[in-house]
Amino acid sequence: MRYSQMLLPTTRETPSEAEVVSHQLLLRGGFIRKLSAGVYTYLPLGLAVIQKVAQIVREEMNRAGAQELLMPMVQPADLWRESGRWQKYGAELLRFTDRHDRGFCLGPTHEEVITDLARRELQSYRQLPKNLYQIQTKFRDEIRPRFGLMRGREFVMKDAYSFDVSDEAAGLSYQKMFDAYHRIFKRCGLEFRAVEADTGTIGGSFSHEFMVLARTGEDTLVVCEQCSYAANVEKAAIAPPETGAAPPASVREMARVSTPGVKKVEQVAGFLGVRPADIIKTMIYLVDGDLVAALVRGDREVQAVKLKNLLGATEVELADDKTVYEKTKLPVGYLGPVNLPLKVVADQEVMAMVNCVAGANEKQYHLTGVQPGRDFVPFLAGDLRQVTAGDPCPSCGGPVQLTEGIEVGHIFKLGTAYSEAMSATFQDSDGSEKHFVMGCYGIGVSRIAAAAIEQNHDRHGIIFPLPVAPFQVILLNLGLKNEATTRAAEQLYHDLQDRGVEVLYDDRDERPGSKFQDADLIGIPYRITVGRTYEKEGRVEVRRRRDGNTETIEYDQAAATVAGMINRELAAMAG
RNA sequence: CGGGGCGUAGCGCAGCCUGGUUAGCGCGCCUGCCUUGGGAGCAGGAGGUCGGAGGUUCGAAUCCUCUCGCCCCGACCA
Repeated sequence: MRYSQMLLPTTRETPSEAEVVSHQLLLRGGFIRKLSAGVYTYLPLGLAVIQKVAQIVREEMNRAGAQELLMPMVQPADLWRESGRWQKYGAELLRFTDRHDRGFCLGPTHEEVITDLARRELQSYRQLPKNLYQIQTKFRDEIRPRFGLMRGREFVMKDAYSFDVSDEAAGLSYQKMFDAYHRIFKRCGLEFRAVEADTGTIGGSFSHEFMVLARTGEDTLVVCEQCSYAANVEKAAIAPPETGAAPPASVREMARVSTPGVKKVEQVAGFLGVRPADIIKTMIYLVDGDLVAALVRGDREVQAVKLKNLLGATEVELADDKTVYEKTKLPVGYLGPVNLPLKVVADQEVMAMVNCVAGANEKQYHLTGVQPGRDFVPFLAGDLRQVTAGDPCPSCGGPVQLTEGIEVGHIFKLGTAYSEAMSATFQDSDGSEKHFVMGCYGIGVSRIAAAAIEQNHDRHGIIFPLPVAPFQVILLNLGLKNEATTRAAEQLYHDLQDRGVEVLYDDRDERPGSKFQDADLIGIPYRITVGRTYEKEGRVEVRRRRDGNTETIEYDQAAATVAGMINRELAAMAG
């Protein structure tokens, strides 16, 4: 491609709307332009990156035995009513009606459509297993789109769905995807971890997220320092505390103490001369419309997703003080589990506490000597709190670390949730009718582009991993006015293309400085310069974007040498 | 949806508080000269319903009301 003919609008200044580096560089480098909040046009260079990622995904999915198809973006409401998600999915599902007043939605995911297809086309166990995937634009009416391609409302996603005869067979399909995902992200040049994850609204029993490690990540991961355990904090389990440690003699009676104006855990601890760990923190959540009290130790935090899962709820959010007061007339700030007229759920750790301090449900008063089990009995006790750095790993007991990640892939074991809801069955070898055992597997293709940049950039711009770079080589002609130099550059441009190298030929009438800056900004892995060195010595310069290493090469050798470097590097990354 | 902020030329911003010429500046863009190894220089030029609507006023980018859009912080997710 000739740069002079390409729509590649780079800018020197960073648009004020961009906060994170990937967003800034994608805008500055002329990869994307915003049309509306969370909705972007992919300019030629941006599209090239998307297509590179998509092709890697496609190759590895095919290698794993999956087949590509393409489903409609517009989906009938009836299908979603069948699965029950028309109600469940919420405002993120963009709904609309056609001229006949029939309900439709823009597909945020395709379990319904694929399950409908499967029940029509798959009748026999002989047709299984099947794994079907597509690479398509999805739409989710995100509450808050942000960070450019990291969280758009419209985005390119690969979604795959597997159908199996049994749970065991589905496990195999899952494992195949697990392995394929490792290959995909490795080939994309990403540093990532697979972590145990919450299943969210998609539902199902078991799932892994694939996380690109980056400071700007929106998810927090728990990673063990000693073993391979890794999980999303939303999910990361905490081993139950050892019980029976408290000697009975030390158990005191409950007492009411005046604590005027003292509300926060820190204040209470200071005022009463106890540790935060001796206090029971009572947090009020709105769980599917009802108020629920969640108890954790004073020095811990409630993990809302864990609470949600423990209660089997669909929606959980922290209730604000106003709501709590209006609904219960209880004194916010002085709440405690003793005689609390709300459903109480306790973290397992709370049940092991002795002689605790808790709110008295009375303004300006707390209780001391509170004994869980004696003075109150929770509706449920379980793992509720968020893991903190240094907590013991649930797998090996070693200390865990917290780190940030960008979710680029998510695989789920769905079981028969959808096939049952939508009556999708096949006939098994013994003649019996069975529901498909399903799995679903997503990859955020456009998000990978953003994640790759978050992980690979410097102050000059992007440093694309070779396999996802929009071009492999940028060829700079710095001697446009010199006929011989230009002839040589043009010839090299063709020679590289003949060898299958993807090359952007900068033939613009620009000063060298601008060309260097643009080349760095858009992150092409290899840069070849034809200019002064060619005129003096008949040599060209080859520079690697990542480390700035530069060598000069005899002009005649240049195309072959660079093509060889690229092929070797690609082969190494493909594993 | 709750909280915070911003809409002035393609991009980055000033002007607004304290209303009053023809609304400025830098970058970019166009023309010419000059220059050519890390975003040069000189000269000339184009480009604005000041997000939109209504109001106050002799007069509104500026004050008031409404509205739309966008960004940031929380709950959702590839």
